[in-house]
Amino acid sequence: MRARENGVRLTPVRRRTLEILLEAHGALGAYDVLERLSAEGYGTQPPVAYRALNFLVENGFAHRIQRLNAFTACVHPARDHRAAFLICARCNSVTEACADSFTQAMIEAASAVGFQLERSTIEAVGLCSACAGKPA
Amino acid sequence: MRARENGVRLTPVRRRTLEILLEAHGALGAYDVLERLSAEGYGTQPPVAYRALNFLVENGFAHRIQRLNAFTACVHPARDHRAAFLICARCNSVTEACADSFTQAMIEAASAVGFQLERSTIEAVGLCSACAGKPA
DNA sequence: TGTTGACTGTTATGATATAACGTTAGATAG
DNA sequence: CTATCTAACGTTATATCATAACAGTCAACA
Repeated sequence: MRARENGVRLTPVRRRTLEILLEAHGALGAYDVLERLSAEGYGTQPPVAYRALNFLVENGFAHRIQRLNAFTACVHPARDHRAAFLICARCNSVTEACADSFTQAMIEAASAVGFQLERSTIEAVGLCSACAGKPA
Repeated sequence: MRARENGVRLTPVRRRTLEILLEAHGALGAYDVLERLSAEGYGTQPPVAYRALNFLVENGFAHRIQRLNAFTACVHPARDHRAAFLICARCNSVTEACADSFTQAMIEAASAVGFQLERSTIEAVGLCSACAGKPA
């Protein structure tokens, strides 16, 4: 496991936090996660949730969705990858897509203006297939 | 002017807010803007800044940078365009680049999973040319 | 078995953002 | 010109998101 390599562990709170994200269909706010954790006997204060979530993000188990101030489990936890998120403007559901093809184009475009790209997040807003079918 | 078309005006606060963004080299937080506005005799409370900033964003004069919880003047206010932001991890400077080429690729990739793309924001983190030269 | 470092939990606070309400002022129909 | 309408403004109050700092726990290991 990736976590172990750095002398770092997937502890109960962290594991449970990941499960909570996986059970949710869509992204969860840190305080939503905290509510569930504290109901199950873990700590009750914000840092408990933020620490677990940050751990998951740093170790590739989850992503942070800036636009929603929320977190979502990663669908490809094993591979190192560039992700793109499709956020439904109506129902806030989040679909993770693989963005390797266009991030390569971005890296080249960035280096044209002298910018060394490290990480990139693509967050796109639109309508998911479910909501696109419904009337406004 | 675009704003006029919708029965809506570029009032003094709004104009001044835009100037403040233009004068800043890089993105400003809403409270930074508010500080300047209130020092100049405009309102002193957060909604004053948020309303002006939201107006500018909705009318294409500025962009919101989610990752920084900040706002920046748009470099192509006239044209309808897709923007990509290159954010320096060291100095937080923001470079706006045109992303029309890869957003087209994104729109196609999204529609492959049934997603109708409306708007998209690309926020990439890396090192700007100035910081890339310096030692860590 | 004493030290170390990762982890957990807490208190307290900071930073970001919006709801709701009353007032002001420019546009326009009568 | 004046009544009315609505965009915009400013305020109070509060909601929401996030982190600093510190004390205690526990497993690993010299």
